[in-house]
Amino acid sequence: MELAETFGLLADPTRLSIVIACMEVERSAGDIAEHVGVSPSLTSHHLRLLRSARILRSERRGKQMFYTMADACVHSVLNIMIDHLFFHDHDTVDDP
Amino acid sequence: MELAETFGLLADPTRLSIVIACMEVERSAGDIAEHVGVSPSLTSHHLRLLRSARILRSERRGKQMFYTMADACVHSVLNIMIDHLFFHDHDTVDDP
DNA sequence: TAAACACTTAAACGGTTGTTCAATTGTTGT
DNA sequence: ACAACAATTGAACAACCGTTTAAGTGTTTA
Repeated sequence: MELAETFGLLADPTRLSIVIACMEVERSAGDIAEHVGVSPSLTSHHLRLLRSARILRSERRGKQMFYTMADACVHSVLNIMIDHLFFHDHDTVDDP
Repeated sequence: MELAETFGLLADPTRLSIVIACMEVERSAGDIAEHVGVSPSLTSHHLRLLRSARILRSERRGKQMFYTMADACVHSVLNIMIDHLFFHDHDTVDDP
């Protein structure tokens, strides 16, 4: 199921942070690593997955590799979700 | 990160099928199990996760337990994604 | 062409997670 | 109260996945 795989790529905290970091601004791999606070190696691993799933698009410019959002659908889905977390209920309850 | 956890719950094929099965219609746990094609036990395991994340809401009626979508946000996100898969590119390519 | 920089790749480890099977709880009917 | 039905729970196991470390590309500058 392709839909589940897409959600799976957004299910990891660091990978999700990487995607969100590329939502509005174009960023180099190094910038992303620094911004998210993880090693360049780990960043690259995640970038490869996001690239081959066509969630992010890459473009080389000099020594650097720049990444942007490639999927408008994922972009709007993230906006909806982030919106929801900010403006709606901020409660923490657990059910029996 | 709460957002990643929500995506994580939608990242498993059978669990995603369960959520989609409850999108428009209210269904009993047994119905869900049959509709998705998995054991009642496995269904219940997944339902517990979806319930405690407030993605699904449960209501007992007689011996049965009925489930419905509880999160309008997830509901619309799923609609966007499913829409996207149906009407946009249906190509299968892999990058080097 | 050699050094320096930016990024990628490969292998390996540890923890998480989906699934199954068996036993248990809760509810209705006789 | 007991049997039958519906759903849940717990333990155990295999498979997957994120992370680290070290070595490897590719590109620019001296």
